[in-house]
Amino acid sequence: MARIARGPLDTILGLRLRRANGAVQRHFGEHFADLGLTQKQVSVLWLTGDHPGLAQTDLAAALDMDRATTMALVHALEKRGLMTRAPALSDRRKIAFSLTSQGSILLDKAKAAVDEHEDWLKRRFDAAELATLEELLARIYR
Amino acid sequence: MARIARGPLDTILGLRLRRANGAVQRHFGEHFADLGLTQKQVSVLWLTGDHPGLAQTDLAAALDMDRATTMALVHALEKRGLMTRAPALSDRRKIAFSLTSQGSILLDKAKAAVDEHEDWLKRRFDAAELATLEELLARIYR
DNA sequence: CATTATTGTACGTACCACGTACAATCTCAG
DNA sequence: CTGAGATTGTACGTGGTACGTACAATAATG
Repeated sequence: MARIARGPLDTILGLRLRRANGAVQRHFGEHFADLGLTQKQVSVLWLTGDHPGLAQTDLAAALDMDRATTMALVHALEKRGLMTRAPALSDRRKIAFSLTSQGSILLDKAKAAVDEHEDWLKRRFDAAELATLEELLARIYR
Repeated sequence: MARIARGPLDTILGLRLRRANGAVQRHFGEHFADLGLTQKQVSVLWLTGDHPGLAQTDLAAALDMDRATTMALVHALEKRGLMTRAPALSDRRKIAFSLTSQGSILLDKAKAAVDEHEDWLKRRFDAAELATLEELLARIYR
């Protein structure tokens, strides 16, 4: 197979970002295959564990997602018995999410796996580089 | 709506990467809506323009994609009359891709739009920061 | 009290990424 | 030079993510 130079494409920052993200996603997927969780699903479980009673809109805002996308995630997790929904007392339009005990247990395992995954990712950088990278990335989405 | 703290989630580098990538993707999508091209489609057209005659495997390797994913992209572009395929002379298993004239014209427009998009992205950084960010990102996917 | 905004629901669309199985072709060891 | 294994392209399928739109129930506001 001929080796193709990417050439000018390598100067495209958006593409670098995409490739870096893709590599991390792939590793995450392999690492979490046994838990059966994706990055987004872990994020949802994590936030719900930290803030029991939150609603669709809270999740969507915290994770920069569409409301429809958010609900697709929540529904899948609910179907697996990891999350439950109950009418919110304060506002009868809202539905409060929380974890089931099964969801809490899985989240704990997931957090441990996230630590390993993050170690794999972060071992490329020293402390100063890591702080720099985090700050530069934050400028993009904030 | 209650404002939910992301808390420990903000220390997850993978999530920052994902959010940054998401923000860039969203801007790209809006910016390219009139051309009807996605980031990946532009990448494929660009590489094909630079290396006429390349094959499925070349594209997949250069863009870190699965062969099946690559072909889905190529087929869609072929159906729109932007790319053509012809049997390769050197290896009769291979199929050589190239751009149609219509594809070349669209690619030129896309390159101009990419420049604008990249300006939007890069104006967050000075030259030194940009070089740093590019280098740090490259460590992840290389 | 009437209008407007918010929240959740229920559809649909599109893109991307990967897996598997298969046939044609090439390569290389023997 | 022949047969085994590797490579290439094809044709399916699955799942996750992301967004749009239209609608009903409820809350907030004038």
